[in-house]
Amino acid sequence: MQSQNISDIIEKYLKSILADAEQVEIRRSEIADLFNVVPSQINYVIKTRFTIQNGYLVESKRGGGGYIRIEKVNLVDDADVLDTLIQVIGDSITQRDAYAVVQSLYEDEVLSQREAQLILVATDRNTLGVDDHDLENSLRARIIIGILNHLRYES
Amino acid sequence: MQSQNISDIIEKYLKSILADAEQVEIRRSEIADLFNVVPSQINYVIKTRFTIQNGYLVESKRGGGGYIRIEKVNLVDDADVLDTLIQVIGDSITQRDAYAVVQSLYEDEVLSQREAQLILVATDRNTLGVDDHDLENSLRARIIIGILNHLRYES
DNA sequence: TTATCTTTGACTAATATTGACTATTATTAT
DNA sequence: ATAATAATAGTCAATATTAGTCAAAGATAA
Repeated sequence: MQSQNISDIIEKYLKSILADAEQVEIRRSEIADLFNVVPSQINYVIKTRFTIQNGYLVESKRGGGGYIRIEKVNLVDDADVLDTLIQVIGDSITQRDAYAVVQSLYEDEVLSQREAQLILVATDRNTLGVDDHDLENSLRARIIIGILNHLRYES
Repeated sequence: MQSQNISDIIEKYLKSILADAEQVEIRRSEIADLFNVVPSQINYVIKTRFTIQNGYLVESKRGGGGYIRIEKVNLVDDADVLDTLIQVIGDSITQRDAYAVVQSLYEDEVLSQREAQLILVATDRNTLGVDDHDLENSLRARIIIGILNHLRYES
């Protein structure tokens, strides 16, 4: 019922490969051809759906034999990744990125589904209800980081 | 014969779909065209007739392939208790009172200990980190009410 | 009459798609 | 070795495609 846009479809395609493999390595133009889009759309998909907030690391190389490699990482196992995440969030995070972070924590079984939902509600734009977007994003960052630090102590 | 304004008709149309399906996903402009109204009237119908109080959840996405999804949810048994709490909290609550509310929900087994902790972290003065106490208290109220509203139904 | 509900549309916001231009790396020719 | 060329990927801004907000105007009910 969902996934009407091509970016979502490409996202699903890549994630279906990652469901069975540690990482996926693509040639940008091949995927672009496969889905009949311009090559830069692959960058768009990666930039919006395979960020560190989503729990993915991306490496690439240009030139002959170039590639884009996407790797799924675990946020909890790797303390460095958690630190990186907190650093990336900094003092501001959008609702979209927050969703990605919470989703990742759920996938890594750090949070139950109910806990994840509660955090998303707590950081939802409409819940916070502030006009100023900068304030909204900074509040969201504080809440998410507060919770991440709490989770760290807990374990 | 009841008044059959176009908003009522659109409402019935959507609810007739929801009678057979868990959720309905629409393209705003399509429904608007179907009933010959401006697109924003769909927002009006949703805002007035598909609220969480009535047991509906609404999600949407803009841009290419955008949609509005309406889902019917089951209200939990103690929804009325939560409603009362929501009334009492109003638009402002101190950290101390929030603690009491969360504590009592934990004692009533509405929340697990871990969930309770997460909520307290999210609404902690230091987490929110705003100077203005009125703003702090109103943010805390919004967060807790958002969560209480979420707890009113099962997902 | 007056208060509330409905309808409308101009303006805003979010997300997706595209393509021109740039940057990097590998390969080939000199 | 070095320079030229080919083969990649990256960036960014313009445009397209959705949905959201808000307030004014109109309709209806109390």
